[in-house]
Amino acid sequence: MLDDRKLAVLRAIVEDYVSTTEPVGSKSLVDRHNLDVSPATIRNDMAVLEEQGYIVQPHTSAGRVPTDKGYRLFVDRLSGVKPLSPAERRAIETFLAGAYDLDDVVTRTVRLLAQLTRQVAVVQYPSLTRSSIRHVELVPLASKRLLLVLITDTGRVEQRGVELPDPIEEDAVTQLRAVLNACLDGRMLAEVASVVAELPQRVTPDERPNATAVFSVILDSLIERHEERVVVGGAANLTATDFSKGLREVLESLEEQVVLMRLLGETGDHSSLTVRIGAENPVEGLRSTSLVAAGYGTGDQALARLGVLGPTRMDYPTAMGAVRAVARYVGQILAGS
Amino acid sequence: MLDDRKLAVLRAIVEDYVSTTEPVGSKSLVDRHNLDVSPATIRNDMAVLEEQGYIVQPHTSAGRVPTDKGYRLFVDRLSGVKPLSPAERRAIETFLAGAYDLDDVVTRTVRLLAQLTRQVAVVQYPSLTRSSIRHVELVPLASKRLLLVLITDTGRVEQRGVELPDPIEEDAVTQLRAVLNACLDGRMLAEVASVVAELPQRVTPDERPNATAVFSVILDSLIERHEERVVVGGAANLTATDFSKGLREVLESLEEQVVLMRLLGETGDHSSLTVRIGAENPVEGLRSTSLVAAGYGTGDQALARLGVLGPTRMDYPTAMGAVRAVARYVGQILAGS
DNA sequence: ACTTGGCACTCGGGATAGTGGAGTGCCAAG
DNA sequence: CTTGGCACTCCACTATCCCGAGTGCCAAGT
Repeated sequence: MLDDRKLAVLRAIVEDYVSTTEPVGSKSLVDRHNLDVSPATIRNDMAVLEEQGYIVQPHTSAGRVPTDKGYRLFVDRLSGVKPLSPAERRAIETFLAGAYDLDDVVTRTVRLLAQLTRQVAVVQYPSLTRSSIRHVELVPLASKRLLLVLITDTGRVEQRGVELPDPIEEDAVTQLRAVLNACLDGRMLAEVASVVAELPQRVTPDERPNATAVFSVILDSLIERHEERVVVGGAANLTATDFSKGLREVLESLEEQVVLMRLLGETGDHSSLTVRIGAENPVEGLRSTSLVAAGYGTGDQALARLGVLGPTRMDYPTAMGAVRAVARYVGQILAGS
Repeated sequence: MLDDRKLAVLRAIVEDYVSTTEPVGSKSLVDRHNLDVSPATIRNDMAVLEEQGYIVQPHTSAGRVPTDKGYRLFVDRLSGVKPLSPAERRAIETFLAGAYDLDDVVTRTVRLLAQLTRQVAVVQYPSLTRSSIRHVELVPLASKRLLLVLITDTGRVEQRGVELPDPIEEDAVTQLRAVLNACLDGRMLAEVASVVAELPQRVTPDERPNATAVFSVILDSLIERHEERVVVGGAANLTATDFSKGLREVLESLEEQVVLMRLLGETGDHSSLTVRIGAENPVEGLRSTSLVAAGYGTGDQALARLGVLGPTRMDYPTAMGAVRAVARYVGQILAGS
């Protein structure tokens, strides 16, 4: 269908367009890349590529521009992942090593990715479900209010207020805390649900209403609110691209947690690199952007995802390299702490 | 210096310019506002206003545009604070009442402000120093690592990792936790510093190195890292204004926590409304924006600040009304929880 | 001393050509 | 299948024009 040279032409078009931002013509193609054929030949190839939908020309008698389909082919078959330079690797390592906190790791990661790729970076907080509970803390705030704090082994702290049906005594709190810690300490969050279901029997009947309230909040924060936070950085990089009118749309999408979750969440399997190009995107307002994402986590289990978002005309090999490298380092950092 | 009518003219210029975004001329002024004088008279007034630096004309033979100084005068003497409509008040109330969490309060507030004013909203987390400690928790993460969690009465949870010089036993942790809670529970964060200074004497000598490490982290999170987080929302609203090239600068500034702290922090006294116009701004990249901010908190003490950021050409009365109202409601919510 | 109408002047910006050049498609020959 | 040649197509850029909104100034009116 597409002979080798046509593929090379497509690759060249993508590369040139990405670096110049201008439609690329047959003439400039032949001298920038050393294809040893004439422009006329290239034109024939381009005509075919256009017919197949890999490229288009914005106006008659202008150069060609890759379509989403073109980028897709480029990513799938024509380009690899460009490894980072040693200097960049070192920079990543030292920058991330300085973090002392889960929050800090995430914050630094997002900055790092944004700077490295000059695009928008998105980083999802490590999912709760994969980690285990290190500690449960109950703090009385008022006679009918508690603060529940869950601490996980990834260093994450989840806090929720609990409204109680009845007033609670100081030692009832202590008792409840003891029960919780006895049953939940060290448990994987995934199994917590079943454990919690049996808990009511462990407390005295008159404490049961209060205890149940606490338990349901625990379940809540693990399941219903299992939707994790996504942090965005480098939004300023959007201005370098002329989204012109779409910019507003994009910025709006980036402020919606739900949208971001959908964006990252629906990327199938973890660990490997996912590239979502233009209209392949599930989110309405981001149809003119591409996402390069990867899962990260301790060990081989992906805890969450991170990636960069940019115009469809982005430098995929470099972005993929950066995302993959950062994902690995973050995984290491998390595992080591 | 400036007669009554000249002030009226300035006010009219500001109002018209804010609503139309176009330089305003003498003719359009007289019929939009019912000044019962002729355009020529207005021109004379405008000449004076321009001479004094309150307005400028972008090009010869164009209308006038207010300068920073003009806006300043407008805010100080020519306009009040426009109260919100009852409908808006209700909306604020119900929207904020749904929050169940400090995080949630802040998140909702930022969205609320952004939507209400159609500008960028900035909300600072309630400062630690003004509140008191509700609970201190120590969780062993590894033999030489602890997680320190401070819970305040505003429901805020502050977490820090602690690296210990020596390995620590489980019961040493328990002991330390007991000491900490005994001494710190209920203390204002402001007084914690002095209390902590005396703490080392309360632990056995061989635990002292570890204890000291913990204490210094506590001090750290209260003082050195007393720089609180600022949350930004509604960045998409910036696209409505044609900052053209400055947009990048502004977006970049908004991503820098340090910058945001400086922006909000240096506004003098709390509780009252602060307006910072254009070049009055301490931050380089925000010289073309204005900030309307107010302190908020429980009772009469301001815990932190919140506000909106927009082009110098913004609707100050409305923005001030929204900021003031939101600040009050947030204060109430925090006090009630 | 201010206000007002008149008037000449300025200048930005939108509309209307004109032009050059990059790029194309096609064709006929190698 | 490749290639050079050639006519054709537009886009982007510049130049020019012109309209109108707005100004400053002046002389007359109150």
